[in-house]
Amino acid sequence: MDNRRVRVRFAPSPTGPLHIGGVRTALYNYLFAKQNGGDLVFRIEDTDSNRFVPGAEEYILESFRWLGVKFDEGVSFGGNYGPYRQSERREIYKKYVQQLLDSGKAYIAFDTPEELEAKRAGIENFQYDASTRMGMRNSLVLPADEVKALIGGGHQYVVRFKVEPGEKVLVDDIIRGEVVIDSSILDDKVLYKSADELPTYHLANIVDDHLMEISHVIRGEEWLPSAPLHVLLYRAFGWEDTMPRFAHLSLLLKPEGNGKLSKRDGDRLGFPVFPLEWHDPKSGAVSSGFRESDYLPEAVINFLALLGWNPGDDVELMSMEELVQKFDLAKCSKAGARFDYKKMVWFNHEYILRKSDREIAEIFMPVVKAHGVDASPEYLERIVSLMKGRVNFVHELWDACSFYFIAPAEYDEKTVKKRWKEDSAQKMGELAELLGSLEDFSIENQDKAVHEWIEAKGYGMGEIMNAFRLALVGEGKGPQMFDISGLIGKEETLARLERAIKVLG
RNA sequence: GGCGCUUUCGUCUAGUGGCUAGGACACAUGCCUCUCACGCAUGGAACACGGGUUCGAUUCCCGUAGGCGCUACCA
Repeated sequence: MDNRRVRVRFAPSPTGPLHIGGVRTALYNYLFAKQNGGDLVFRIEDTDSNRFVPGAEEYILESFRWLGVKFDEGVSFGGNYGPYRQSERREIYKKYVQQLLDSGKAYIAFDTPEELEAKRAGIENFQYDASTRMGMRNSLVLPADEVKALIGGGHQYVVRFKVEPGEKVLVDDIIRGEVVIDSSILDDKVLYKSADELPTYHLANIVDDHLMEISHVIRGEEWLPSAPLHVLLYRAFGWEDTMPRFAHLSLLLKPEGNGKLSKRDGDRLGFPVFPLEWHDPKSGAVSSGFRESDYLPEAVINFLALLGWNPGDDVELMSMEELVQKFDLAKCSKAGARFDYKKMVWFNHEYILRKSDREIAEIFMPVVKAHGVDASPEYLERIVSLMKGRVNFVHELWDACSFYFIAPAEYDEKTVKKRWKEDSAQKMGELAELLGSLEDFSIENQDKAVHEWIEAKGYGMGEIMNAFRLALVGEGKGPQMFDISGLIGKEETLARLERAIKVLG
């Protein structure tokens, strides 16, 4: 059974935007599938008609397209195990529920939600299980003809799983080892709901994973408590020998304080928790996304991969291909990981560095255009090569280098005080004259000419360059001076010098 | 409350029955330098606590405490 093809699935509920924890779960599934030459299935678990949110499914798909996580089959991808949307599999579930009913592994219960609520309110720690089921209204206590009559009369009912107490259930988890729990603490879970005539997660999940020949279930830790129930279900169906292997991933926690990562943390601390921007169709509220916040997908993937997993060496920057090669479920950490968004920013910086100037220039171009500047791709590329190492996000490039496009409208007061001396105007006048006389305005030639001039005159390197910088940039920042003057050109350089002399005197 | 999972620098983590407990982010300092960054170098910083087992435990076992999760006709 261990020789069968690796098939894993990512199966979200279309209840809203995809949480970043879900993205990581999908990523781990993807890495595992690719490493083993297997398949990644995209299944939609829409068995809760109340929580269905239009647009969520498309959003999830678009998120993975952006991130580069590719599915092999499933909703919108096709495949031989469909349909892949659970709401389209009603008939299949009905059949299997009946099978459980027929074999006595499940039973019909007529207790209404109100009755159950009253029980829970009245009895401390009430649980629908072996100790209480005989006192409830179900097919185990009611005579067969009465059950038939109730159903015939249109009474609503659910199907519950009959958990036999006193049994040690073993869950063999790749990450956590063997987890043993006593079936006595499990309740008779509802497998089939009356409200929308759909199965619950537990039933649909087991039936689908079996029918879709899923070999490994890699999912969040929140499912660990119900894993024993799932094992029991596989057993009840007689599918235990092809039961998937489980791996329960630790959760993503708040960067500070207690609890798991939520949208509020992102809002408060200033980082997104969703891959793409999300517009809630009901409230109209907008949640920010990594894509719109200018994160590079490679950086998000790399960062996420390392949150809760580590290859065991000191290498941190890895491409998707390298991740596929190195990934190891057994090396996933058991404890929850705080979402260290500052490190994610660092990853983004590293990926900006690693991308070619051209790629970054292409991303930067729309930002430049938005500022009303028309620059050639070549010009942008040269600026990017000079400036990209200084920023964490591409959009920050504008603030860092707007002087390449626009002459300073004003001069930073503090810098003026520090760098513009009594004789600066006179010296800048001399510099302008010198630069104006140059036929060859190349960076190298400017450098040579100006250095010779400074030396001949006995001027200080700092006083000249800093005043020059103030004139061209408007403040005390930026790359080497001739990397600025050389790029903006002779005419613009002279004009800016002239204006500084006039304004600053 | 019950049940389960979990615990190494502030954070993500590596690691071992005997090590100066390693790396990265963040932070600090220094170097570089025409400025600001980048970069480079250096530094501070951790085995939750209490019992065992052992010649020796951060490592193995048992407790305690903290953290997280589940406890729906939600997934």
